[in-house]
Amino acid sequence: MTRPAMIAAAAGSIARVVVDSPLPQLDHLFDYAVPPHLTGEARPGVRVRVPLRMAGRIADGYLVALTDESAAPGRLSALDAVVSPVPVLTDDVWRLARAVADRAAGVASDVLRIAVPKRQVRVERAWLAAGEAAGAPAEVDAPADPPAEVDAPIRPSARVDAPPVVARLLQGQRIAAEATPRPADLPSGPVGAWAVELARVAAGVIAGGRTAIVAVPDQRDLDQVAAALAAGSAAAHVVRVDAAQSSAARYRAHLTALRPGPRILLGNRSAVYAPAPDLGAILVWEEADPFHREPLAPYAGTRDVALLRQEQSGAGLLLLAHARSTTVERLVQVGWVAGSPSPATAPRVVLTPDDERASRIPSAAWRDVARALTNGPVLVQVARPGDAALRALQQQEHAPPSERQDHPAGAAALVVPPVDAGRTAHDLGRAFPGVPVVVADGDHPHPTVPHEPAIVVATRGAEPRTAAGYRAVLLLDGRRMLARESLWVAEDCLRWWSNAAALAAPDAPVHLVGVQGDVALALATWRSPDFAAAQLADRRSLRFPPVTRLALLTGSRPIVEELVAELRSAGADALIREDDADGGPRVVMRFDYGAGPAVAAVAKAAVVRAAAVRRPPPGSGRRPARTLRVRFDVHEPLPS
DNA sequence: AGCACGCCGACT
DNA sequence: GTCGGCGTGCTC
Repeated sequence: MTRPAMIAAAAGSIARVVVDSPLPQLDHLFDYAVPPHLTGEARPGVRVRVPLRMAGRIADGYLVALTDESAAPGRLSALDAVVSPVPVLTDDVWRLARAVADRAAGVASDVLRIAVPKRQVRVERAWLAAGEAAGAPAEVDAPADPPAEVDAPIRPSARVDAPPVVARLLQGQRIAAEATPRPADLPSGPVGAWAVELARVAAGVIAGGRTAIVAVPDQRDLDQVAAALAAGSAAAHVVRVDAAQSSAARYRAHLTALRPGPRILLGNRSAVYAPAPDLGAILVWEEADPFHREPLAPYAGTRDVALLRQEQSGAGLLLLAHARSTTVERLVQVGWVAGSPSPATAPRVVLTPDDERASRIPSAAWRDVARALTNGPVLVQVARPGDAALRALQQQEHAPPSERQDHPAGAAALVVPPVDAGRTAHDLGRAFPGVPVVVADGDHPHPTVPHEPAIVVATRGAEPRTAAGYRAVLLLDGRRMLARESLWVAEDCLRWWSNAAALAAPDAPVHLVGVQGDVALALATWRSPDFAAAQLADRRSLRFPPVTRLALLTGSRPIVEELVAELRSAGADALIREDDADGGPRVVMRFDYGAGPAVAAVAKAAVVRAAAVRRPPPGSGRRPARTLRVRFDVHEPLPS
């Protein structure tokens, strides 16, 4: 007796479910019959529980669609339960998760774990109750505002004030722009002008009746944008979706974002996954910042997710930064993203003259610091003390610099004696007795300092802001920062220096101490796009990222070798082949963007195969070694 | 993961 | 004959 190939059923009585499991062999949709008692609640987007009979268990998942037909062989099992009536997974976020996973040979439910916050039963109950109390119809997919949030009317005049970039974003354009590099003073305190620019664009997007997602790398940046938004007319429309808030607040924000907007969804990297029924634009600040990189599989960072979401949704995309990264420059050169003209104003950068290369602080810098301290604070940027000191020692001990320079990254491993923030502070303090010294680093955070004479010594990324800007800026450990061995050192340094320089008052001197060459010149001329273009030209001749993509393969040797051969047929080549610390193979495959989908598909098939074969070794009771691991777009291709 | 099915060696 | 080892494959 043959079974019917298709099982037809009453309209919409079959549920397609994505199962919440990291197993790659379960990474597809499963069909379930919707039992009569669940037909009311079983709607797309809701959390469900489903039986996996072979696995003998009940699994969690999301109902992503209702259909009439199933291609699944045999009889369908029935949904076990609808966990909650709230459709927390919207169709566009589901499609985004699928695309993000596919791009990196990953599992969609891994992406969903990042995209959808954990359910909070109390929060949900209160939110649903508030929706009913507000007199909204009992529609679960469009409940009314909870009373706590006041939706102020949007001033029509905001449309007139909106910068021209807003109109382009609302047409679905992708734009890379450099932020104005100076401080801006708000009633609540100083922020970067970039934050005000982002806030203005976001306000323009909601004035156009659409929702804006604003993703920034860290809490300090989040606070600045929040302050800039609070100072504007759009304050009542802001919803924070950052992961730093409590689970309850995070879930409440998610529920709020599910309703039609317009609103501004402000958060860190996970904000690019926020549901937005009327998404108008995604705004990303500093896409190259390491905090935009996702540490969880499949490791897709804000920029790449935003690019996928832009493409799927047709929303606008704004990539804003003080300095253009090589990755964004590539997008501009291939014509995918439009580059905006550079800002009219630039910091006044002073380079160290040749005859003073050896001195720790050149005489001109001393003079400027002394002058600046008569009427305001001076910023002194130093490298991260522990990190840099340790690196210098490791390089001395383990690898002769001559060998290190042979690495394809080409970064010369300079060994510079460690100088820590404490000593710098001490020395400067002695040179200017009576002037207070403030040390700002990860352990001693200072978001802002008063605009009074003071020497502010800060590790990169921890620089405080000050009203009206610093009277002078010293970038001290430039050579040490450049000595880091990384494919991205030059642009990282340019970014760190640019961000510090942007804290200076207009016309205040910014001394880049002891650094010569292209990077120094790029800062001095404030032409990061040109520098990025030059870097990109080098990468093109080497066929290195971001001109190509990389995938790292590790695991048992035969399985890795088999995949290497398959990936060669898909258009990839092996850039690095070596053994890792445990003696296992470590292969970095390289491929063009065009080959990406094929490479990812082949890799995913291999991961599924390997997962099915993974077995405990006979006899021994210990767990089996993982047989294949694939990681796409590894940031540092060289082993550490 | 977790569980059923299936295809070869020693057994009441 | 059939009990049960664990290698292989599937989970709607």
